[in-house]
Amino acid sequence: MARTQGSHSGTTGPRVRDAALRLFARHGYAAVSMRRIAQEVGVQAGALYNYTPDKQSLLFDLMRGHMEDLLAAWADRSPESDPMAALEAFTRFHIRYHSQRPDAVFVAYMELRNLAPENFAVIERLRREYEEELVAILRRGVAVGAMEAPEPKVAAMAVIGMLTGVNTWFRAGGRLDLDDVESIYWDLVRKAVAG
Amino acid sequence: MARTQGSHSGTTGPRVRDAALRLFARHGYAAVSMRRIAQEVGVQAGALYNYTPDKQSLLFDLMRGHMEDLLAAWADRSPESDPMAALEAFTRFHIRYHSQRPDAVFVAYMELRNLAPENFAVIERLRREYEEELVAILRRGVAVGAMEAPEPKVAAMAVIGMLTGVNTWFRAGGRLDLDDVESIYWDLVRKAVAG
DNA sequence: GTCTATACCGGGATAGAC
DNA sequence: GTCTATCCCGGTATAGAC
Repeated sequence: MARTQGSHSGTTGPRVRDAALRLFARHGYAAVSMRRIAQEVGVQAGALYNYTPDKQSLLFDLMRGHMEDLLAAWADRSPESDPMAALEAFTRFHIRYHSQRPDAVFVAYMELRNLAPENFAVIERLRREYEEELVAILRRGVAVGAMEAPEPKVAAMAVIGMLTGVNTWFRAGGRLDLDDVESIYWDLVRKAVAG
Repeated sequence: MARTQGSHSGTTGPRVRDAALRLFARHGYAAVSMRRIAQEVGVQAGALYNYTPDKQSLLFDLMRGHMEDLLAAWADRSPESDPMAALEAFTRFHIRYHSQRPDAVFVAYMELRNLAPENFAVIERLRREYEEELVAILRRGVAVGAMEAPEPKVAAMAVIGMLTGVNTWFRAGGRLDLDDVESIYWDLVRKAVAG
């Protein structure tokens, strides 16, 4: 039954995506060759084209998949009626979700300029959609008098920038665990938009 | 006196750096060829090697120059004795300085992974030096009871992430000018570390 | 200091056998 | 579905004339 070549149980597609994601995150899309991806997967370069029409599509599919998963994960929650509870949920969700997928996050933020224009537009729309979730929370908080943020859109960008930055320095196994980090950041966020 | 080729007043070196910076920021280091840079400058590719030993050095010199200029600009101020005044100064300085050099900032943050290891170490040290300026301010603020930040290093990373994010969305000529943005962010920072 | 020309290598992508 | 072989292009960097 042993096969030394040919299909190995139909998992090559996901393995291509995994290898591409890891290599793109580490070295950048433009610096990674199809040959290098193939080497990582253990196939010849030509075989990759059974799984993606071209290199650009490989990048785009990874980025779109990440953004759609992110939005789905956020939507898949019991919605909080209290704006302050929603803000805490968003803060902790963002830190935790992003810390669990550092490669996908990195690629999604760094490789925007390597997307073809039509692909860029799609990713941008998804990103905007996510940002608007936070803007809406802040607006509701201001409306009910629980928060003070004269410019909710600016505050949302500030908060997201702050939270996303965790991935640049946090490493598991250090003095602080993820729960600690979540709590420290929630403290900063809560106070920043306090009335 | 007209010359159609040869030296054009000794400014080719800076023009190479300017073109490289702009192109690296727009398309990424790995995606930009020496031929493309030469085209931008208006010389042949071979002529670039009168100004840089290789492409890697071109990137490294741009990044080191940016970090050194940043540190020098921050150092070149009358130091604030009051920690809260220092924090406001840092906030406004960071936003303003970075908003005036979007390309250099972008390259300095995005192309770290394309640096040779020994060059990476140099840039990382400079970046750490800058971050420590803010950490020191927060520690002093906490020490004199003007601020509350249980983890000054984490708070510093959070604040820098927040401030650096301005470059991702701010465009001059919009509803808000840079003074507005500075004030909004200063409000957020001040409250975030308030006692 | 810049040019032209080129060495040398590796890129993305495809064809056709198995 | 993967292989081998290959096409065609463009990459970095250098040599030598002017």
